[in-house]
Amino acid sequence: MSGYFKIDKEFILTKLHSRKTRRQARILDALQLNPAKRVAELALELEVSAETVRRDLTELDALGQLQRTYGGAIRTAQFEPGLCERLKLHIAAREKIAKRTVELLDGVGSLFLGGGATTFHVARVLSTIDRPITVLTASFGIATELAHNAQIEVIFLPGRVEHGEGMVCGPETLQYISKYRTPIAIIGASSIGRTGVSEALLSAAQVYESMIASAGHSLVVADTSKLAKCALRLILHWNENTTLITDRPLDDTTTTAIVKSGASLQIAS
Amino acid sequence: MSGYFKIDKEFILTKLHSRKTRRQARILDALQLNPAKRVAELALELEVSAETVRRDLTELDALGQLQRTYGGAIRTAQFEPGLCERLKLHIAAREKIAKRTVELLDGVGSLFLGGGATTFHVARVLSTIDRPITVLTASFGIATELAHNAQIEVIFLPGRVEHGEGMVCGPETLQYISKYRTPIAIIGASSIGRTGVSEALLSAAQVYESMIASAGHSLVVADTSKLAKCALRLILHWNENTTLITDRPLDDTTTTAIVKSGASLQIAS
DNA sequence: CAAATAATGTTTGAAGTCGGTCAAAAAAAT
DNA sequence: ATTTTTTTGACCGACTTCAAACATTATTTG
Repeated sequence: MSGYFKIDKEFILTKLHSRKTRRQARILDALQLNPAKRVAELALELEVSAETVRRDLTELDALGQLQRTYGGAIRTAQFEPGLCERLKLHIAAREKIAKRTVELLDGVGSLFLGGGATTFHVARVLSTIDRPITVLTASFGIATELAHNAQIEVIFLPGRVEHGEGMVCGPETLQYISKYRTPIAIIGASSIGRTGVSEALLSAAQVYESMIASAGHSLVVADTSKLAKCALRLILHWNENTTLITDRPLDDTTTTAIVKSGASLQIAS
Repeated sequence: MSGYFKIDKEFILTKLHSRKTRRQARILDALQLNPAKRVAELALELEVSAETVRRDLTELDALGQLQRTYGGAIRTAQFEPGLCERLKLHIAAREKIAKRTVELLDGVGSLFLGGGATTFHVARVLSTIDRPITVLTASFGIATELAHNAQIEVIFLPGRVEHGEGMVCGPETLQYISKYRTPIAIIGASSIGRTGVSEALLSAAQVYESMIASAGHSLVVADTSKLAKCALRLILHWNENTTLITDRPLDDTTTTAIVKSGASLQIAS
């Protein structure tokens, strides 16, 4: 009978108005304005003991709301939280692939660049290029990375922002892509197999598919951990306008299938 | 005579190939992948003493390449470096303005949101809203901030990425904006005066101007530090479809001019 | 090659942080 | 109002970081 009121009261008082919650909110606010805060500093500003601050930081760190450091805390990238973690995997392999990919861009004046961790590494290598080039992308992270280089003209695609992915997608994006033609599209994928390339996230898959359709040639970048997995949607059948750039030789069956389809294969050493 | 060679040699050897320089580059690389690194951690990875790492961090911090923390260093935001600094100014005033602005959005289902520090504060307040709303924006920072809330549909505009501003602009952006109609546009500006609102960056000015043209009513958010300055391009004459939201009463001349034009004025308390 | 200079490592004492425990205070429940 | 629970503050020992001085090694210059 009083269940309703009990829950309500508990929720309102405990979760929204308690000193602790408000203080933790203030800590997060402070971290929005400063990239890093020290425990002592926060204790002074919030007028609580250092121990309390430390406890708050431990909790907020566990919730992923900030990242604890020795002596304080830093804000976690509010930007594509998932990508940050994925970027730490297979670094060596992906950097090799990225370098090889950029080497293949000799003479290319414009290209589509898809999303994902491997293409982000490509963007990082590409951002060191020393000639003018135009890049079309749907990813915030990639656009930001490339914008550091004044020689690169970055065209950002319109669309609905995909929550948590840091990219745009949807019908506007697809329609906009179809208006452009570039010699090259660089695409990363969730999985590669004998048939082609597939992607786990449907909305992203549609974007990549459109990019491939609007480009003369597709460079698929994928480390060998992507092999033999199977993702939701097939976005590309191997064909003569495709090049797969990977870090290690594939198994014979897959290699044969790819070569027979007319696609080319590059192993980044 | 040997001047050329001396400089060249010095540059090549000292600046590019010296142990120190390479090590510092590795530190920055490590910081690209981890938001924070500890001194001890780096010393281990780089196989040098903690003191050397500390000296490197001090130098790189002085160069603004990273930010030193107690026990280590964090990477500086590669994202809109200018905005990060501007966000620290006039915080209290801007937050008041932002809260008042969001209060005015009762019943509004969609809106344009411009760029700049004050509108970024509006985005932060708006991201706590508890009902569905559609926001169209050209700013990476604002899109990212709003994307945290699953109830907000964020539509990102296409365009050329403006280097260093974290936003898109250019003809594609303008054309795209003209295709939409929203009841409200929220705009921040470089300066406000008796005639209207002006903006210092031409490419941004054009975007804001288009947003205003596509919206039924414009909310101009600006703290009083923006008063009496004069910026490059006038983007809005005061009229009956405009509301200025600021933090303190303006001088009589300006107030009279604004009220006489039919625009309304809100002072956030 | 030798001297000069710059970079790096080591040591040491002072200061800061951490985590645990326990007591006090505040808030919630009965 | 009283008990129970949660939150907060204070203290302490162990550990870490820091900065400065000095020794050592690497690099550059003459």
